[in-house]
Amino acid sequence: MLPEENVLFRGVSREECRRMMSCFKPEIRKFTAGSIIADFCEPSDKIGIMLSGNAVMVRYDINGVRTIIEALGEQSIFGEYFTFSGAQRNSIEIVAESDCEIMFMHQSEITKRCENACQCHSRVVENLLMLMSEKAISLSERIEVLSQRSIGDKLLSCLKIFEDKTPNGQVPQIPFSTTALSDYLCVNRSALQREMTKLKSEGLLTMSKRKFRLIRRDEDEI
Amino acid sequence: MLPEENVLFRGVSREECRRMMSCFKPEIRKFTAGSIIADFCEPSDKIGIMLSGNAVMVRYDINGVRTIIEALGEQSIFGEYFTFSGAQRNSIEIVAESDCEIMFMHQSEITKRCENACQCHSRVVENLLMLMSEKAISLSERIEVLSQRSIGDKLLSCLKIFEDKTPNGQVPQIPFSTTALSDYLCVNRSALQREMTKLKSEGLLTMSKRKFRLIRRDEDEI
DNA sequence: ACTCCCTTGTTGCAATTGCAACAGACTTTT
DNA sequence: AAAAGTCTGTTGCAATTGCAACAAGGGAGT
Repeated sequence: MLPEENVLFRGVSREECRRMMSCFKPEIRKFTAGSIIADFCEPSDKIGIMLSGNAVMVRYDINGVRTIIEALGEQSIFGEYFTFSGAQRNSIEIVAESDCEIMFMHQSEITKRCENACQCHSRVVENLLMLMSEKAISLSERIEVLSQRSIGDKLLSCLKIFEDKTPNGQVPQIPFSTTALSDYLCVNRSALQREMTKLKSEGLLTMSKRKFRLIRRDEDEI
Repeated sequence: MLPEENVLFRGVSREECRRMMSCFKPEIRKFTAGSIIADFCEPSDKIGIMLSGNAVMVRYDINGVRTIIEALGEQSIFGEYFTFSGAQRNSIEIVAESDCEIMFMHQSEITKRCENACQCHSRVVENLLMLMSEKAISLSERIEVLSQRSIGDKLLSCLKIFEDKTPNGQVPQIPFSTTALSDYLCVNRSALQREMTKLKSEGLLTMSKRKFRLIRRDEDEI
């Protein structure tokens, strides 16, 4: 994907956009699957925008327990600016799940008054605002899931969110393996497995590989 | 607090700011302690900025279980735009903890091209960007806490965050009662109580009312 | 001082979740 | 085709957490 096609530049002409590149000084880098895209060792106001590929933001605590903080797909945005990394006791990394292409730029370059007087500068800032809005919503969804009190409820609310994001006509699926899902829900894998088989046996869920389907029982409420 | 003194207008002259008010058409409302500031029944792009007072964003699920999603203080920002409210099964509300004064405005009014050509319009957008950055960080902190696997770790990481936010020389404190804290950590109150007494007896924590102190045992690591 | 109401602190017991171990399926590498 | 590695699915047992109930403390209002 060309950097100019990124949502950040939506509404900005191709020509203008090229000109802005000299303002923002973006750095575009490629990563192979499995490599580390970023750690948050040193403070920086760099933001990254996924042009292509998939990645996950993970944390390992001092006991080596992995938590998947966030799944990042195309057009996702990440950066220390949006992510708590205060705890020195555990390390946060962004790891490429597939081959990735990522555009890095400094937030200050976007935010500061532009000497070149780019016409569309403020349009970019507004787009960034929208991206941050979306980021905040996806973080809220994450909280929604994690605030469920039982594994079953965590799973259901998580699947419901993925289902809602699935385009019409497609079968909903999770962007993880079951093992990774347990790191995402912050629960024990085998306990999650147990809940999954229970929900399947109750007829509330079908699942094969990463594809799933939720079966509603709205009559229960009546 | 005067609306013009809000962080949203930082770097904007008093005069300019007054002029912008006609652009943004802010609505300033007061709420008494205990009243509901907002529910998210109908979609809107309204954002609220706390000028004074304290509030909490809460959710009640279908079983009546309360979750405190977020504690809002002065200068906090909230709005459906930043908050997942997709789940129809549970209701999200913002409840005033103390008397509050809140400025509401429509995000579209801020974001749209301004016919009045206010000089400082883009400055306001940048400020909004910064507020959203902070919002994202505070949501990430929330995830950091909720992703801990045990009640003890949830409590410690939560207290550590509150401690880090305490100005030098002040005794750190939580913005809740213990009961509310359990709704914030999404755990059972008596189980939380149990963990608290355990940590106290181990000498890792002192706590009285809402004030607390964490005692570090860095030697443990060696 | 008294009542009402809410919060704190505690406990026994039940339910859920975590842990460890293992077998089988599936992928990738050699 | 064999081997190595990772993921899925299961289970028994241990640890943690939730639940319910109760006693005690504190604040607001009468």
